[in-house]
Amino acid sequence: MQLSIKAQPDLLATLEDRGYRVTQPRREIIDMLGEKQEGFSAREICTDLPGVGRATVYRSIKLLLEAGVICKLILPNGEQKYSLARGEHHHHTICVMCGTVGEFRDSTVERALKTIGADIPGKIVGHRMEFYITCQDCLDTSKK
Amino acid sequence: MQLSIKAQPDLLATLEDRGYRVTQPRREIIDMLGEKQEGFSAREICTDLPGVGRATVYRSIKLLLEAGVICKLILPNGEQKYSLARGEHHHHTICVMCGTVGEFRDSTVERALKTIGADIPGKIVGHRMEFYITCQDCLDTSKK
DNA sequence: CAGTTAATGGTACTGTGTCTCTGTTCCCAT
DNA sequence: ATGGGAACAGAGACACAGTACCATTAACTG
Repeated sequence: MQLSIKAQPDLLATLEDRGYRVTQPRREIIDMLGEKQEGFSAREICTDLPGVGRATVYRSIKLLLEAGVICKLILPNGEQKYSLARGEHHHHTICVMCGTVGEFRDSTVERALKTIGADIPGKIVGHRMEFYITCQDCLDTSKK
Repeated sequence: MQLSIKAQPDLLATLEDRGYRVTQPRREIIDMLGEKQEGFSAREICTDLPGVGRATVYRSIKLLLEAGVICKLILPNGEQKYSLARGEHHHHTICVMCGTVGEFRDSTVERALKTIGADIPGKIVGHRMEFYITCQDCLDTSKK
């Protein structure tokens, strides 16, 4: 089992900073996230942590979302997943075959978004952009 | 009640072209869509057309989605809505206050998307982009 | 170490979307 | 026209995600 040693202390610290308690279930959930950096769903966590109540999982996810340490992303079928957000703004690529989530930043996008924003009437409060791809691994596999 | 006379015949024709039957419930649903161009949810249609079974509504939506005459869009809270797609590729703006859906096309976006695509490993099969805004109307109202 | 208070987890509930099944409608060939 | 087969409708059961509630537990505070 691969442990990501870095993420958890930060996340826990973020919670503390916001006045939340560091509890056993929250520690477990955050540990879990460290291992599943590439995108996870609420249900997955529930099944992987049978000791933690479903309500708690959802509460924690909402908490982490509000704290901005994870971000929500949406699959073509409407399913919702989450991925760790490392502070800076980024977008996601989602492989439609294996579900792997990647992320990218691109100044071209941001510039384009800014340009578009100028043309849109009203005030932009956010945006969402996701690329659905077939990842290199899946392409390779299907070729064989 | 404002009727949009144009959309329906096209949609019905599209269904026929695809070998589907034009039935009474489908006609009702498509009529409904003509009136609600700016975005509608499955639930809305169910309540507005109590005579039509829920299953039928969902089936029809799926049908129209596959036919490409409507497109799905996702609100910040994960709620799913749909809007008429007039053939060409476009993106949406969604007002987070009143829920009104707008659409836009911008060559800058498309160019940027192409550029980004080149940098992404794997094959791009689709993308999703939505702008969350506060529309001019809502801005005006809240200023008063 | 005890008091308080947030947090937990189990259950029940809600809402959305799907599945199934039976009966109906439509279309086409005869 | 009419009869057969396929597509479709509607109702209800079902599956599932997410939320609300509430009694119990565990984490910080002094």
